Amino acid sequence: MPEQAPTFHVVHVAVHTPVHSGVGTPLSYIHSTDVPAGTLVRVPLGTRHLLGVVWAAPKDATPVDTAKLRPIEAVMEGLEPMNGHWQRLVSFAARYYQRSVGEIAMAGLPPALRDMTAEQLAKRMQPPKTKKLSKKAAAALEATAHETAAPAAAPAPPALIALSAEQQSVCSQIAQNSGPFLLYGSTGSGKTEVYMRVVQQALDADPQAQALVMVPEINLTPQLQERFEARFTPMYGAQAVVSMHSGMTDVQRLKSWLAAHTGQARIVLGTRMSVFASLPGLKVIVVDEEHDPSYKQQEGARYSARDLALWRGHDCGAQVILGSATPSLESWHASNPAVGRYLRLHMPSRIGAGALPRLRMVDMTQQPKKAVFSPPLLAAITERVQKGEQSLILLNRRGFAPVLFCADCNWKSDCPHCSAHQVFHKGDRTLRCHHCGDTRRVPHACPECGNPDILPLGKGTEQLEEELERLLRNVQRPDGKPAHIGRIDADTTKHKGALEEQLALVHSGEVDVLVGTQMVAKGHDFRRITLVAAVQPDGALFSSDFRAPERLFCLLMQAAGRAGRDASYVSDQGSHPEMWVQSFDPQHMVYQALRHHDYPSFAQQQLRERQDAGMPPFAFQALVRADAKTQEAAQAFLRAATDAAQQGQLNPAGDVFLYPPIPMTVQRVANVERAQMLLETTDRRALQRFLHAWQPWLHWVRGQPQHKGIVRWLVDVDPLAL
DNA sequence: AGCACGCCGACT
DNA sequence: GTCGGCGTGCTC
Repeated sequence: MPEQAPTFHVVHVAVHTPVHSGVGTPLSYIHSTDVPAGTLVRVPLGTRHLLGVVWAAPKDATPVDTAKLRPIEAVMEGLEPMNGHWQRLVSFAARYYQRSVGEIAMAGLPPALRDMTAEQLAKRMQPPKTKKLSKKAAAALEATAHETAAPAAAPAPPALIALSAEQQSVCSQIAQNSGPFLLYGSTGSGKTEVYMRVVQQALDADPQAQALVMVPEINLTPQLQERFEARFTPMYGAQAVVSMHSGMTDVQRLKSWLAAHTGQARIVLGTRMSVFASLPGLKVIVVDEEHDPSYKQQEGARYSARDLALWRGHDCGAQVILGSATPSLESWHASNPAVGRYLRLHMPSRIGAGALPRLRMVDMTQQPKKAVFSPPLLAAITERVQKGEQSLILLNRRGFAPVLFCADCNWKSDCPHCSAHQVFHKGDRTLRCHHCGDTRRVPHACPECGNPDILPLGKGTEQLEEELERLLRNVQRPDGKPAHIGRIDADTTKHKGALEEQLALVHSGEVDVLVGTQMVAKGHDFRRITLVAAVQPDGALFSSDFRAPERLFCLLMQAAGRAGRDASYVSDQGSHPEMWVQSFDPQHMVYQALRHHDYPSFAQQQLRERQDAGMPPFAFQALVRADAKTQEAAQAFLRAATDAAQQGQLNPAGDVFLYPPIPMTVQRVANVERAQMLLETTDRRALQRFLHAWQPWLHWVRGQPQHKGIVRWLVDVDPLAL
C-alpha cells in the first residue's frame, strides 16, 4: 500500500476524432477523482473544448507522461453514466465498422448535448419547480399533470381488438422463445398490432422495461407514433412514447434522448440512429421493414442499424423482432429452419384488407413505340377515374427528363463536374445534377452548335404528370369534375409539411391519379387506390448490382400492397385491385414471382444463385473506396494498399480475396474521381481480423508522398451496393 | 475531423 | 499594405 494516495487520476476519454489521425483511440486526461466509464465530460483538445465519454483504458495502453496530461474541464454531473451494454455496443460498432469509439459514441448522442455546459445540463435535469414559470410553461405543466393523473383515475387500458388466429399464434411463439424472430407477414397482415402486443407484454412484466421500435424513414414515424401513443399513453403516461429521428429539432431530440436515458420513456420510436439510444431497461427491439436499405447508414460511420440491433439484443438480453413482407435475403436465409439462427414466423393473411392485387403484365414489345402509357394501361386508369377510384403511378426518376440532347451535334446535358447527365426540370426551367447539385438555367439552344431544337430524352415523374394531364384532359370523375393529377417526389416535398399536405389531398379523394417515386411506395396507406402501375421498372434488371432483382421485387411487392387496402371500399362496386407492370421482358422471373405474390420461391431462386456465385449471404464483403483528383491516383492508392497487405502478411491463409480496383459506377462526382475495390471471404472473422490489421497500413500508404493526390479513403463493411 | 500556422495572389 | 486561398501538421 502506498503511503500517499495519488492526488489525481488518469481518465480515458473518447472524443469525436477519426480512427486515422493519431488521436483515434480514447485520450488520457487527469482529474481529481476517478470518473466511471460512460460518464459525459468536457475536455480540451488543442484549442477546442469537446464533449467526450469516459472510456475504459485501452488494453494496449501506451503509458503517457502524466505530467503532460491536461485536466478534464467539467464532469456532466446529474446524468447517470451510460451503462456497460451501451458502451459495449459502441465498442463493437466502432470495431466492426472500422471507426473510432468517439465517433460512434458522439454520433449516438443528441447534437444539443454536444455544446451544452455542465451547468446547462444540470438545470435541465432538475426542472426549476420553485422558480416562477411563464404562463405558457405553467399551462403545459398543468396539462401534463392532468394527462398523467388520468390513468391513475381510470387505469383501464383502451379496448383491444381481438387478434386473428395468426397474430395470436405469432404472439405466443414470441412469448415462448428468445428469438431473434423474423416476422414474415404480408402488407396489411397486422404486424404493427403484433409489435404492440409484444411491447406491452414486456412493459407490463417489468416496470423498468423499455422497448425500441425502428422504422426505415422519418416519414413513417408520425403514423407509427400516433398508433403507439393511442395505445400506450393512457397506460404509461404522456412521456412514455418518444421519437428519435433527424427531422426533429435539437431540443426535441435532447428531450427524447434524456427521457430514454433516465428510463422515463418506455418506448422509443425512431430511425436507424435510435439503435444507439441509451436504454437502460431495453427488453424488446423491433426492426420494422427490416429489408429496407435505409437501415444502412451511407456516410460517415457506415453501420447497419438492423445488424447492430441484433447484436445489441443478444448482448443485453432483449428480444429482437425483424418484420417484413419481403425480408432481406440475409434474414430469410438466417431464418431457414435448416440454418436456424432466427425463428421465422409467418402471417400470410391480410386483415380487413381486400384480396392481393391481380398482376397485369403489359408486354411492351407488343405496344406502340415511344408511349410511356401503353393503351391498355391508359384505358384502365381512365376507367378508375370515371368510377371515382384512385391510381398510383410509380417511376423512380424525378424531374422532367434525365437528359437533354441535340440531334444535330450529339451534345448532351452532361454535368461539368460529374460523370453523369444533368436532369431537365421543366417546372423551374433548370438543368440539375442529382450528384453534385449543380443547377443552371436551361439553354435556349444547343450550347455546342446553336441548334434551337434540343430534345428531352427519357421520362421523369414531372413529364408523366404532364402527359397524364394531357391524356386525361377530357376524362371526368363521377362528380363531373375533370381528373386531377398529383405528384409526390423529393422535388414536391422539399418544404417541411409539404408531404403531409399532399398526402392529405390524396386521402381526401381530391387527387385521382398520383405520380410518384418510390417514396410513395413505402408505408403510406392509400385506402382508395385500386390501381398501382410501375411504368418503367426494367432498368433494375440490367444493373450490375447483384442485389438489384431483390430490390425491384421488394419495391413492386410493396407498391402492390398500396392497392385495395380498404376491403369495404373495394368489395362494394369498386374494381378489383390491380398491379400493372409494363416490361420489355415480361417473362423475367422477378415478374413471374410477383404474379403469384410468391416471395418464398423468389428468395429460394435468388439464394441458390447467390450460393452458386459465392455471394452474400454465403460470403462476406467489404469495400474500400478512394477519392482522388485523378482516377489513376485513386486506383494507385488501392493497389499500393493491396501491396501493403501482401508485404505485411496480413492475409497469410489467403482467406480474404482482394479484387483489383475499379472505377465506381459514377466515376466522378463534384470533380473528384472515385475508385473502389472489393474484399470477399467466407469467414466473417477473417475479414474483421484483416481489416483491423490493415487500417494502420492504409493510413501509412495515404501518408506516402506519391499518394498526395488522395482526397480521402473509406471502408464500407457489409456494403449494400457495389 | 477541426483548427492554427504559414506562405503566395487580387482587393479595400 | 491586408484578406483569404488551401497545403502541412498537431491535438491526450
